[in-house]
Amino acid sequence: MESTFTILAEPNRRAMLSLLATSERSVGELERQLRLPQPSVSKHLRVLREAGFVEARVEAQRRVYRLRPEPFMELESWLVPFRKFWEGRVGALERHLDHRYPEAPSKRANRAARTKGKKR
Amino acid sequence: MESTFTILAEPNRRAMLSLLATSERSVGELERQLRLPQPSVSKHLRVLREAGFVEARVEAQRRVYRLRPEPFMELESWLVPFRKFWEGRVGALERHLDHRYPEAPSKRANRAARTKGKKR
DNA sequence: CAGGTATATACTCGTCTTAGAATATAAGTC
DNA sequence: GACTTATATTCTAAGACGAGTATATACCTG
Repeated sequence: MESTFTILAEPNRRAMLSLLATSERSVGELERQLRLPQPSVSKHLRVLREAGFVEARVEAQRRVYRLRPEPFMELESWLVPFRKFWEGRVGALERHLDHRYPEAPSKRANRAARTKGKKR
Repeated sequence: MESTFTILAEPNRRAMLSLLATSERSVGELERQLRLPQPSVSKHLRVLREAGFVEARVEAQRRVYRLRPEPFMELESWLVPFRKFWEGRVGALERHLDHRYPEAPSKRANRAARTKGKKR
């Protein structure tokens, strides 16, 4: 049993989930929209299916995949204990993204000196 | 630049974050509470630091680490488009447990898929 | 049943990642 | 300055994972 985060670590899987968030889709639709080889799509879907992220409905030769809510709820639960750290800090995300995506990751905490006199 | 989810895919890193959600901690404290070798702790902290999950305060020879909110907000944002799938689905988990979803009808492909650590 | 479509699986290979051990850097103490 | 504590870095080997290719299975149509 792999963790929710392990599953989501794969970019193509996240892309598939995002597509499925819009509407359910067959394997072939995912294949075309993501421009991935079909075996890759099937393999990623298998991982997602076994982790409970998606389920498939059989329709003739097609398998139509749709999201299932449970892993997302699990993710949401995991996030709860951390929520207090950003509540009341609106705008922090934008600043963060500005720091991360353009240019080099500057060190925004350069106060190496100023060791507090904590004698012991 | 690694994705938020890649960072969180590592169980020890999640454990460290959970500990830090309680309060800030030095490397040595994390080392002892997680029972990990010190180089592992430092390396995971480096990953977390470079991804913006934590920042360190220098205190004598110690580095005291604490959480930063931005990556968590990013995670929260990612989750938003999926939220509609579980909102209004009170009891989705319970219904899921009662009522089995039909699986893909491959009757012979059902043999111990996903056993870890075989082959090779 | 033949042929086509749709999806799944098997296998190999290259890459990425982690643990582990050894070592390096830095700061505090005597 | 020598020693100790605290943390970081380097190197290597092993294992996990995804892409790619080939093939298998399932269903539909004529």
